Amino acid sequence: MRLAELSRRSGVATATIKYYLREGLLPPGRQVNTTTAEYDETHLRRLRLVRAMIQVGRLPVATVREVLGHVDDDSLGRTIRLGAALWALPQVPEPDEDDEFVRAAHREAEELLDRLGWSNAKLLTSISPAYRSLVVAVAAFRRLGYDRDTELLASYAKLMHETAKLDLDFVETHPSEAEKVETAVLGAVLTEPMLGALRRLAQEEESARRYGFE
Amino acid sequence: MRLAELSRRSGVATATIKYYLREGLLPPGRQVNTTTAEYDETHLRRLRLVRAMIQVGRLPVATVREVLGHVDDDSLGRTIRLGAALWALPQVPEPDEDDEFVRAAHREAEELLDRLGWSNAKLLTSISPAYRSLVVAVAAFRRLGYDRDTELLASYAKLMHETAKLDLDFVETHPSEAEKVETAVLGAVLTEPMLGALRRLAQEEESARRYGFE
DNA sequence: GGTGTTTGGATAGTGCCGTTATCCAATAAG
DNA sequence: CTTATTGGATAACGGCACTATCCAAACACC
Repeated sequence: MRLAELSRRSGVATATIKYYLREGLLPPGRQVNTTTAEYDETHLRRLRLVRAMIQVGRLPVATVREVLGHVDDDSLGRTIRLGAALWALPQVPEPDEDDEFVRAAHREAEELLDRLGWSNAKLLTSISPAYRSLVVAVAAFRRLGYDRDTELLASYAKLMHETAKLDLDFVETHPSEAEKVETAVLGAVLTEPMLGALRRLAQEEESARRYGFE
Repeated sequence: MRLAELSRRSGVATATIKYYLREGLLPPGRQVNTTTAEYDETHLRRLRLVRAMIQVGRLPVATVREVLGHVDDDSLGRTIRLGAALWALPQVPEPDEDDEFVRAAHREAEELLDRLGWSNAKLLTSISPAYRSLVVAVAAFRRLGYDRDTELLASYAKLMHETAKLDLDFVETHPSEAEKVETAVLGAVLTEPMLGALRRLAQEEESARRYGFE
């Protein structure tokens, strides 16, 4: 399959595919001669993956490149590769450690992990981007005056733990060993907006049940 | 309080505050004379809210303006205002209704709502942006070959229903009637990244429990 | 075997967006 | 009086995701 067909089958403009090739999101096709390259089904699949990450997962192109770089890195073990790929994701602005709300959020987050018994996660607080994101979000809440709901935070955390179990089950039940890392990354990237959509639908449903349509 | 102090107290550059004023994200201060305007605590709070929505919630400026416009609209009842504000949020690209995966995702989503008994949400499928987002996400998954997990989808949905109940409880227990809409919007915008962070922490925890650090 | 089309590669341009910088005359502060 | 700061208007900036334009080489068709 050549560029034009790849474009037609994926619905992505040829100019955009060239851009992705340049940016290293898509591996080059098999070079037949100076002006011809041959693509196959793996290119099509990868292209769909890239598009899903960008359009549905809202990842910047540079992040997609980084994530896929880890996924493709055969020199590392699967677990490490997956960890590296997931840690490339979040992209919350660095918290200002001098800010009083940020420091309070740190204390609150650590307390939360203790209380939940997430001892493994606790070991990662100094380096995990997920932990940093949590601190930034909690600090933003506190800065706006919402400070009487540590209970609520723990409830949310427990629900997310259930979600995480489903995430890992999904990866486990998936057959192909080679695709496991990709599946895990995809799960992390694509289910986020999916969960967001389900949550808002649930809010609409629950709100209608409680208050009617008014 | 004048511009410089507002800037100092919020940590936002004066040029940026001027930009927000121009864009209508921040109401103008009380005009003392041609070259002086006086701001108060409500401006500071609103500014923090705007910053949180943009930096933590990753909302585009135009969306923030739209959302706040609904929040401030006194001509509507609270429920309507909240609904309008929340519907201004999502911003997933329109699904291509001719695409076979999109049509399949529609069927699957409707089936899911039936099965969950979300009869109220079902009434909104043609208009709710949350429903559209769900369809786009499911279609992306199916397009990549993951098609044996309707069970999983239902499990996620149930967890999100629990989350939604917490969301609504939080708004209910909050005192000030005037702030209820704002609280609800804030919850929708800021808890999304917070839940994402908690979920990834939970994944790290659960993964370490199951497989160790390897 | 000539002719019009398509190829990949390189480079430049486009449009949007959040922010920042520059000027300005009027006014406040010391 | 002097100096700094104010709000307002406008322009400039830097990043990002594409998109368009050129090109010569190679194919596809009759």
